[in-house]
Amino acid sequence: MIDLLAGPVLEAARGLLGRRLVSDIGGARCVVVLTEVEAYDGADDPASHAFGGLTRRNASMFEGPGTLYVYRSYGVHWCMNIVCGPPGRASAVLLRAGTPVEGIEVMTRRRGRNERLASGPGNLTKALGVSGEHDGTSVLTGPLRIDGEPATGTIVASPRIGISQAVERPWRFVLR
DNA sequence: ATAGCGATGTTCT
DNA sequence: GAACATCGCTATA
Repeated sequence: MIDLLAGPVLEAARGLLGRRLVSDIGGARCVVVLTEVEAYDGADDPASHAFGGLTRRNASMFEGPGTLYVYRSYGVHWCMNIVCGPPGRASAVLLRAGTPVEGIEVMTRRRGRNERLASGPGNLTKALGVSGEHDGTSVLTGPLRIDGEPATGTIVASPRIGISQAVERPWRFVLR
Protein backbone atom coordinates (compact mmCIF):
# COMPACT_ATOMS: atom_id res chain seq x y z
CA MET A 1 0.00 0.00 0.00
CA ILE A 2 2.78 2.42 0.92
CA ASP A 3 4.34 1.85 -2.52
CA LEU A 4 1.11 2.88 -4.21
CA LEU A 5 0.75 5.99 -2.04
CA ALA A 6 4.40 6.95 -2.50
CA GLY A 7 4.05 6.88 -6.31
CA PRO A 8 2.59 9.36 -8.83
CA VAL A 9 -0.71 10.80 -7.58
CA LEU A 10 -2.73 9.85 -10.68
CA GLU A 11 -1.73 6.20 -10.27
CA ALA A 12 -2.42 6.39 -6.55
CA ALA A 13 -5.89 7.84 -7.17
CA ARG A 14 -6.83 5.02 -9.56
CA GLY A 15 -5.26 2.43 -7.28
CA LEU A 16 -7.27 3.60 -4.28
CA LEU A 17 -10.63 2.97 -5.97
CA GLY A 18 -12.25 -0.25 -4.78
CA ARG A 19 -10.25 -0.35 -1.55
CA ARG A 20 -11.78 -0.49 1.91
CA LEU A 21 -11.81 2.67 4.04
CA VAL A 22 -12.03 1.49 7.64
CA SER A 23 -12.98 3.83 10.51
CA ASP A 24 -12.64 2.84 14.17
CA ILE A 25 -13.50 6.35 15.30
CA GLY A 26 -15.88 6.69 18.23
CA GLY A 27 -15.57 3.02 19.26
CA ALA A 28 -17.52 1.69 16.28
CA ARG A 29 -16.24 0.09 13.11
CA CYS A 30 -17.54 1.59 9.87
CA VAL A 31 -16.34 0.50 6.44
CA VAL A 32 -16.97 1.82 2.93
CA VAL A 33 -15.55 0.79 -0.44
CA LEU A 34 -14.12 3.80 -2.28
CA THR A 35 -15.98 4.65 -5.47
CA GLU A 36 -15.01 8.26 -6.24
CA VAL A 37 -11.73 10.18 -5.80
CA GLU A 38 -9.91 13.19 -7.23
CA ALA A 39 -6.17 13.79 -7.67
CA TYR A 40 -4.46 17.08 -6.75
CA ASP A 41 -0.84 17.46 -7.78
CA GLY A 42 0.75 19.82 -5.28
CA ALA A 43 2.61 22.86 -6.52
CA ASP A 44 2.10 21.81 -10.17
CA ASP A 45 -1.69 22.04 -9.87
CA PRO A 46 -3.45 25.42 -9.69
CA ALA A 47 -6.52 23.75 -8.18
CA SER A 48 -4.57 22.27 -5.27
CA HIS A 49 -4.59 23.75 -1.76
CA ALA A 50 -0.80 23.35 -1.89
CA PHE A 51 -0.40 25.48 -5.03
CA GLY A 52 0.34 28.59 -2.99
CA GLY A 53 2.83 26.86 -0.69
CA LEU A 54 2.74 25.84 2.95
CA THR A 55 0.06 27.31 5.24
CA ARG A 56 -1.28 26.28 8.65
CA ARG A 57 -4.28 24.58 7.03
CA ASN A 58 -2.41 22.52 4.43
CA ALA A 59 0.66 21.63 6.53
CA SER A 60 -0.14 17.90 6.60
CA MET A 61 -0.06 17.81 2.77
CA PHE A 62 3.69 18.31 3.01
CA GLU A 63 4.15 15.22 5.19
CA GLY A 64 4.91 11.72 3.89
CA PRO A 65 2.65 9.45 1.81
CA GLY A 66 -0.27 7.99 3.74
CA THR A 67 -0.81 11.10 5.86
CA LEU A 68 -4.45 12.15 6.20
CA TYR A 69 -5.17 15.78 5.25
CA VAL A 70 -8.49 16.99 6.68
CA TYR A 71 -9.73 20.52 6.02
CA ARG A 72 -12.92 22.51 6.51
CA SER A 73 -14.87 23.18 3.35
CA TYR A 74 -17.01 26.31 2.99
CA GLY A 75 -16.67 26.77 6.74
CA VAL A 76 -19.17 23.96 7.27
CA HIS A 77 -18.01 20.50 6.17
CA TRP A 78 -14.92 18.37 6.71
CA CYS A 79 -13.22 16.88 3.64
CA MET A 80 -10.32 14.44 3.61
CA ASN A 81 -7.39 13.54 1.39
CA ILE A 82 -4.66 10.92 1.43
CA VAL A 83 -1.23 12.45 0.84
CA CYS A 84 0.71 10.81 -2.01
CA GLY A 85 4.18 11.00 -3.51
CA PRO A 86 7.39 11.82 -1.67
CA PRO A 87 7.40 14.06 1.43
CA GLY A 88 7.20 17.74 0.48
CA ARG A 89 5.53 17.01 -2.87
CA ALA A 90 2.15 17.92 -1.32
CA SER A 91 0.12 15.83 -3.77
CA ALA A 92 -3.05 14.26 -2.43
CA VAL A 93 -6.15 12.27 -3.35
CA LEU A 94 -9.48 13.73 -2.24
CA LEU A 95 -11.88 11.00 -1.10
CA ARG A 96 -15.31 11.89 -2.47
CA ALA A 97 -17.61 8.88 -2.08
CA GLY A 98 -17.91 5.24 -1.06
CA THR A 99 -20.35 2.36 -0.79
CA PRO A 100 -21.22 1.48 2.84
CA VAL A 101 -20.46 -2.15 3.69
CA GLU A 102 -20.17 -2.26 7.50
CA GLY A 103 -21.45 -0.15 10.39
CA ILE A 104 -24.51 0.99 8.48
CA GLU A 105 -26.45 1.65 11.70
CA VAL A 106 -23.79 4.00 13.04
CA MET A 107 -23.42 5.82 9.72
CA THR A 108 -27.18 6.21 9.46
CA ARG A 109 -27.26 7.78 12.92
CA ARG A 110 -24.34 10.12 12.14
CA ARG A 111 -25.95 11.21 8.88
CA GLY A 112 -29.53 11.43 10.10
CA ARG A 113 -30.80 9.56 7.03
CA ASN A 114 -30.51 6.16 5.37
CA GLU A 115 -29.90 7.17 1.75
CA ARG A 116 -26.63 8.33 0.17
CA LEU A 117 -24.77 7.76 3.44
CA ALA A 118 -21.30 8.34 1.99
CA SER A 119 -21.75 10.18 -1.31
CA GLY A 120 -19.93 13.50 -1.50
CA PRO A 121 -16.74 14.45 0.36
CA GLY A 122 -18.51 16.19 3.24
CA ASN A 123 -20.96 13.34 3.68
CA LEU A 124 -18.20 10.72 3.58
CA THR A 125 -16.30 12.29 6.48
CA LYS A 126 -19.50 12.73 8.47
CA ALA A 127 -20.54 9.08 7.98
CA LEU A 128 -17.13 7.85 9.14
CA GLY A 129 -16.82 10.31 12.04
CA VAL A 130 -13.76 12.03 10.55
CA SER A 131 -13.06 15.65 11.56
CA GLY A 132 -10.22 18.12 12.04
CA GLU A 133 -8.76 16.22 14.97
CA HIS A 134 -7.76 13.44 12.55
CA ASP A 135 -5.74 15.76 10.33
CA GLY A 136 -2.16 14.50 10.15
CA THR A 137 -2.89 10.91 11.23
CA SER A 138 -1.70 7.95 9.15
CA VAL A 139 -4.06 5.88 6.98
CA LEU A 140 -1.73 2.92 7.58
CA THR A 141 -1.73 2.96 11.39
CA GLY A 142 -4.29 5.58 12.51
CA PRO A 143 -8.00 5.49 13.44
CA LEU A 144 -8.97 5.75 9.75
CA ARG A 145 -7.18 3.18 7.62
CA ILE A 146 -7.13 2.06 4.02
CA ASP A 147 -6.84 -1.63 3.12
CA GLY A 148 -8.14 -4.28 0.75
CA GLU A 149 -7.55 -4.76 -2.96
CA PRO A 150 -7.90 -2.26 -5.82
CA ALA A 151 -10.94 -2.16 -8.10
CA THR A 152 -11.51 -4.77 -10.77
CA GLY A 153 -14.29 -2.82 -12.49
CA THR A 154 -14.18 0.05 -14.98
CA ILE A 155 -12.71 3.41 -13.94
CA VAL A 156 -14.11 6.52 -15.63
CA ALA A 157 -12.10 9.78 -15.66
CA SER A 158 -13.80 13.20 -15.78
CA PRO A 159 -13.18 16.83 -14.71
CA ARG A 160 -12.93 17.59 -11.00
CA ILE A 161 -15.95 18.95 -9.17
CA GLY A 162 -16.37 22.43 -7.72
CA ILE A 163 -13.08 23.99 -8.86
CA SER A 164 -12.39 27.01 -11.05
CA GLN A 165 -8.68 26.46 -11.81
CA ALA A 166 -7.26 23.74 -14.12
CA VAL A 167 -10.84 22.71 -14.91
CA GLU A 168 -9.71 20.83 -18.03
CA ARG A 169 -7.67 18.17 -16.21
CA PRO A 170 -9.71 14.90 -16.08
CA TRP A 171 -8.49 13.95 -12.63
CA ARG A 172 -11.75 12.78 -11.09
CA PHE A 173 -12.00 9.00 -11.08
CA VAL A 174 -15.26 7.13 -10.57
CA LEU A 175 -15.72 3.38 -10.22
CA ARG A 176 -18.49 1.97 -12.38
C1' DA B 1 -35.98 17.79 -11.99
C1' DT B 2 -33.59 21.85 -11.55
C1' DA B 3 -32.38 26.44 -9.43
C1' DG B 4 -31.37 29.50 -5.80
C1' DC B 5 -29.58 30.23 -1.35
C1' DG B 6 -27.66 30.29 3.46
C1' DA B 7 -24.14 28.57 6.55
C1' DT B 8 -19.25 30.27 7.71
C1' DG B 9 -13.47 28.87 8.69
C1' DT B 10 -9.34 29.74 6.16
C1' DT B 11 -6.85 31.91 2.75
C1' DC B 12 -5.87 35.46 -0.35
C1' DT B 13 -6.29 40.30 -2.32
C1' DG C 1 -13.90 42.04 1.44
C1' DA C 2 -14.17 37.92 -1.67
C1' DA C 3 -13.51 33.19 -2.96
C1' DC C 4 -13.72 28.52 -1.79
C1' DA C 5 -12.06 20.78 -3.55
C1' DT C 6 -20.11 21.43 -0.14
C1' DC C 7 -24.64 20.27 1.35
C1' DG C 8 -29.55 20.28 2.22
C1' DC C 9 -33.54 23.05 2.35
C1' DT C 10 -36.96 25.63 -0.22
C1' DA C 11 -39.30 27.06 -4.20
C1' DT C 12 -40.87 26.66 -8.80
C1' DA C 13 -42.11 23.23 -12.96
